[in-house]
Amino acid sequence: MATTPAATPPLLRRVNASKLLGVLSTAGVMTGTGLIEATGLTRATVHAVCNDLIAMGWVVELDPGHDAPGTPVGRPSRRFEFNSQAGYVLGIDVGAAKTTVLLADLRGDTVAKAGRSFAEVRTPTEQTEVVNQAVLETLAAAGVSDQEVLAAAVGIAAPVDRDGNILVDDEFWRRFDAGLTARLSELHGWPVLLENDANLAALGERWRGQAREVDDLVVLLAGERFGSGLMDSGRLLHGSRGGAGEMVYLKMVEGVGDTAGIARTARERGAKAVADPVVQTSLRALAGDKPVTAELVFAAAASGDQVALGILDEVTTRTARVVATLAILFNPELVVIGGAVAEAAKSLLPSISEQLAGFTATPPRVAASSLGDAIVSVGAVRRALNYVEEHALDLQLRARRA
Amino acid sequence: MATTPAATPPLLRRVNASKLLGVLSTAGVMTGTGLIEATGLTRATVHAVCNDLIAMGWVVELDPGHDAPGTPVGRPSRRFEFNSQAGYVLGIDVGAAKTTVLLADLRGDTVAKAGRSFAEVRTPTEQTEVVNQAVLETLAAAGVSDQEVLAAAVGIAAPVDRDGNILVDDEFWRRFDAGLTARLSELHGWPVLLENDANLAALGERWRGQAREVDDLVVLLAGERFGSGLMDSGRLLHGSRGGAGEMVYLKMVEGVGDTAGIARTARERGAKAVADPVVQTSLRALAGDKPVTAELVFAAAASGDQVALGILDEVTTRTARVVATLAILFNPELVVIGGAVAEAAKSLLPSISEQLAGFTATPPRVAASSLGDAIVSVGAVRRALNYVEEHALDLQLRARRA
DNA sequence: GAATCTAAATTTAGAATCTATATAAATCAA
DNA sequence: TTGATTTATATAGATTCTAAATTTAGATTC
Repeated sequence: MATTPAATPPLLRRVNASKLLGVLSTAGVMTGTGLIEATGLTRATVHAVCNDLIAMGWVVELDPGHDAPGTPVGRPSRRFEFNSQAGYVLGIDVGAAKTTVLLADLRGDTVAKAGRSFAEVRTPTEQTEVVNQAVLETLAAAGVSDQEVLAAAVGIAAPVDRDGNILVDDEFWRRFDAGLTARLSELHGWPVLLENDANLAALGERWRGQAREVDDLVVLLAGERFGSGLMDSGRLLHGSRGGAGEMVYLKMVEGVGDTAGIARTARERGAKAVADPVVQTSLRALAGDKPVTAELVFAAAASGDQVALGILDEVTTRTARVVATLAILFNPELVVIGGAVAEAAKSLLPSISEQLAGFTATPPRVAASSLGDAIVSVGAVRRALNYVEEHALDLQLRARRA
Repeated sequence: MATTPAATPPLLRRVNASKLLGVLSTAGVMTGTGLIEATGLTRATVHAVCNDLIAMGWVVELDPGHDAPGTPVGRPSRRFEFNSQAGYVLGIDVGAAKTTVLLADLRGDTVAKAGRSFAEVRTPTEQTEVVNQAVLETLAAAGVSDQEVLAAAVGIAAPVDRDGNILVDDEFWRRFDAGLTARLSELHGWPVLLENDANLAALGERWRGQAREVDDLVVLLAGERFGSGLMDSGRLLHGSRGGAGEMVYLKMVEGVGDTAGIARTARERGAKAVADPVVQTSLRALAGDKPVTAELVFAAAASGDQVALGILDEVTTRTARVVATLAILFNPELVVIGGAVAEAAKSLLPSISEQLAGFTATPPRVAASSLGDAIVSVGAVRRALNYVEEHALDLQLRARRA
């Protein structure tokens, strides 16, 4: 009947241990005195908690020594360090055309990376197999066993609710294998979390991107697809069925913004240019036999092609309108634009910012992502680390450094 | 240095007392055994906590008796009840044209109500004075003293951030007195919380309106103004400067949706109708000397006036578009339409719902508010009660029933 | 009316945890 | 070697919980 268990004395230890571990996981080597200051606990408690954490494998004790660089007086301190090799996490980006897998230690530092194209993939089962190959590659490269992996997070281009379920069954989201997470978990034994790719992008940007210290954030993912991750007060928004931030149905972004849309527009304009020999464009040639990709359009624009430039101008104008709408409705402090289109949009950020000022009373800052291709997989690593931090004191470690 | 204080044994009592009080505040009379089941605590702890809460004034003990209606066997139970008269809260709606004040007990039941028009108000100071008159009226009517008031919440039609500050300084939001909360607090001694009116409407709908049990919610306030309150996973969104859900700058709602916009449109159409005697409309007469209000348009539409009906049709079409945009971006389970326009829109809900289905994969339910005029003030009461619940164990009560 | 039954209340003992204080340890400097 | 200094550890006391034993208050039975 009771929703949460009763608060008993061991809860105190849990709370204090969790807090101390949180401090250690972001700081470097710390002494007992340093932990007293950082946590507000007394010396006796700090040492008791540290002893517990060392026994569990979360913390390693270094040789005693002095902390301050000044005159070393008094008994040397015990020195504690978060054991970043106590386990590993996987961040997996399952995109439309390819997958990216990051294996990271508990500090979040990448220890191995792998990617695979989905070009040969025909069925969902094959897709899962390809993802698994990339996973195995990272584990082998770093010499990490399944027992050492504490969690994995997978990002997909579909709405995912708070419980990691895909509730929307729709043609737009049919491209991936709904059994992916169950299959990976079954094969390897580690928990696999599922999350929307744009949401993970938001986590990534806030952790290691442009949005550090930012609590109210919109990340616009403009790459293979056009979507957004929304964060209010540091919390991701999901909506009732995981659809928060999705824009597939938004009229204003119809067909433009993602790379497929750009390529299609380029093919049309290229064909039109064939009929009008006055217009000089490299897209005309491309419209024939070779497939026109968004990358080719970016390249053409970079070398001054007028038609390509016109297409990108249109893309950024539409992007600006979307940013304005999101900025008005969510009032974020910052909007980060990520994905393949981000690179091209970078030079247009000032004009987007300028347009924004006219639309809202408190326009957000606008920035381009610097995480590039890894925007989703880095966020997935962060998601997996969040899970580990939440469950740290319940997890059984198989530590390397003891 | 430490952000939160260390967890010490007294924290356990706080946690358990808070949980038990939460159970009692929503349930009716409860026995010790009932509380054991509801909280998961042991009998000894339940009684210890109850004794504490009785001493503090939050709980009253009734004569012992048997709970179950069956054969009464064994020692009679002690019976506990939340002391809903332990204090009172105020919910204050400061609108553009008037203010509504609710005085409620700790269960949230209204014990007094008052309203005042701002028609005679010229300055912000005068406005505060009028609000204060309404407050005094409720206190006098219920015979409640300032000492018994534990908190008040004020709703205004402007962005308010999480700390209750108005950060946006803009012509749209200049209508009220920025010193209102400080003044009330100074006059009466109770804490005064400030919050955006649409956000309060969302709290109100979730508490006592159409959105009970709904965690992902949008409330569209279409009355004196057009704004929305957004809730994700039961939490209100604010954005970085309190602007989340504001739509003043949204092109798609420009000038229509609020009552002032409706009145203006009506005046224009009325004037046009004067020039075209073929059109039959009561608005023509109204366009002359008397001021045309939205209420008159609603009334005219109700009696079949074609021009008025045309205006309302336009309003609902635009409303539908806004609902669709919010539904796509936030993926709520439910959209509640409240405010003066809500009544008129009620009959058009089915068609709005229908349009929505074409726009989104998982369209939300759409409902009209049943809280009427009180939508914001009821939410303000809920906001104040939330504050009281959060701070219950720190507050010094001046109980009536001891 | 006394004994018995029952469920609840209360008391007691034990465990976990914290703080505060006292004691011990390790290092440098004189 | 002794003293100063800082840190680590041990001990005592307080708070709070659980679990088990005991008491209590009313209903039922003999």
